[in-house]
Amino acid sequence: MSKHSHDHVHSCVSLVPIFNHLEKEQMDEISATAHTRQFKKGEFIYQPQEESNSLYIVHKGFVRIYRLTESGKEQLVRFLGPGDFTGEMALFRSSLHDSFAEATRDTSVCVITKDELQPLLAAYPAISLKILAEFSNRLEQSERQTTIVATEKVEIRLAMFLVELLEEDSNVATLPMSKKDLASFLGTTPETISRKLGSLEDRGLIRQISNREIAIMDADELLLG
Amino acid sequence: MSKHSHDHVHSCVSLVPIFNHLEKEQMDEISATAHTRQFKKGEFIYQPQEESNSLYIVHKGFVRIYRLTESGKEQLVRFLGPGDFTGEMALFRSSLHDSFAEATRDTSVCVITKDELQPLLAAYPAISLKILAEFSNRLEQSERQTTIVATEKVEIRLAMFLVELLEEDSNVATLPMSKKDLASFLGTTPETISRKLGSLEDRGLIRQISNREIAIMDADELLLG
DNA sequence: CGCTAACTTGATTAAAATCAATGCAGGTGG
DNA sequence: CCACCTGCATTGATTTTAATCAAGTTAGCG
Repeated sequence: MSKHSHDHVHSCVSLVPIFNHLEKEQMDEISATAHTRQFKKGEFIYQPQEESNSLYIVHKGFVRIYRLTESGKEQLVRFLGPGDFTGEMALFRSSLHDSFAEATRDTSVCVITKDELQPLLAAYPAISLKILAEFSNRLEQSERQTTIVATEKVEIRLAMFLVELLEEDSNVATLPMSKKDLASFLGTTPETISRKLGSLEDRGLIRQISNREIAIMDADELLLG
Repeated sequence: MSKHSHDHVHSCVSLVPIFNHLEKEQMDEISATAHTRQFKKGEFIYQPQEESNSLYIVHKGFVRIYRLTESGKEQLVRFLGPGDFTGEMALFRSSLHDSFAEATRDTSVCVITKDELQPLLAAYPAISLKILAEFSNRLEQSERQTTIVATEKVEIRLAMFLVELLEEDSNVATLPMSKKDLASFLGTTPETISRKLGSLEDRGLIRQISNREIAIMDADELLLG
């Protein structure tokens, strides 16, 4: 308790899955190196071409990660909430960012630079193992996302996304982002999202409660197409 | 030289990027734990639902990694040649495979089990860092692949794939897989691949030399669509 | 309260999947 | 070594899917 009162950085680091369950000594060492930065809605944590040398952990707020394709279209790659992190690519090989990280509302972020983290990784193998586990998850998820976009029709992609959003004991999915971003994430257009939701509602599979809330009436039927 | 003659396993491990540039002592320890397995064309290194507890490093031959979607279609996720590896997901969190790993010709593979590797990771942080770097690459590549599939038309996807295949000082791309698999990898059908290649050839941008070889006449124009 | 961006709806066009038929090549066994 | 067989590849016709273009409509925010 007394710790918390004079060290609010600690609370930031401790909510990150990567750093959970480490020994107290290690936690303190990490906390000492991490610092917090605030971003207002619309500000960028990083942009393409900037040098990439920090791990960013979302503490409060939301961050959307997107790229611009050659043809100028934007594609949402990931969407981060509290506890999620980004910038990890850069920690292990020097490179430039190739995407935008934009705060979608006022957001606070824990920052740990490459130079700060590397000694810790060398000293405490347990941290590396944690990060490896997290990477595995991310990689698997990314490959699954690729598969889905490559093989399923928009309606199925949308249905899968909605069902994944469901929380335990609830049939209401709350969209974490705008429908515009959702369209981009699913590799389609806002128009098509709008129409597909309409069609699903007509068939009684969902009900659109509000702009961001959708009740799932029949998850099984939904996933079958 | 004398090493090689009595320890062919060493040559297997040493060709993997992950394990390069480690100190001799560590290399020897890894080599001691790895063992080699042979697979004939069409045999599976692993299949979905099997427990996932080994790292597989391709030594000779080729392996295609693919999944079956709910709707029964197969999607090629990755294609491995010598030095590439798979199974890494499983090393850091227990789980079941969700994809097929099939040898596309007679193939030899180095195997290191989770139980064998974990102590090494704990003992030598440098190995974890290597693996982390490799994961970063893979993750970035996977996210880029998603972006491309989600935002670009088939013709552009195909063009990008071909151009990436080009070696230094050559304008001939050699396909590492069948066109059927290529179609699957790019999220389209063999028919469409066939037509797009025809169209690109008509426009003088490429020339189809043989089934597996394609000369790129104008890479810049190709990528513009 | 008004402005802007997000969203919706409709009409049209474009892209690619599907269906169907045939051609081709590489590997196998006689 | 040749002929066959099987899976791969091509080509054409058609249908399906979703993008694009064009107007509105709504909603949230200053």
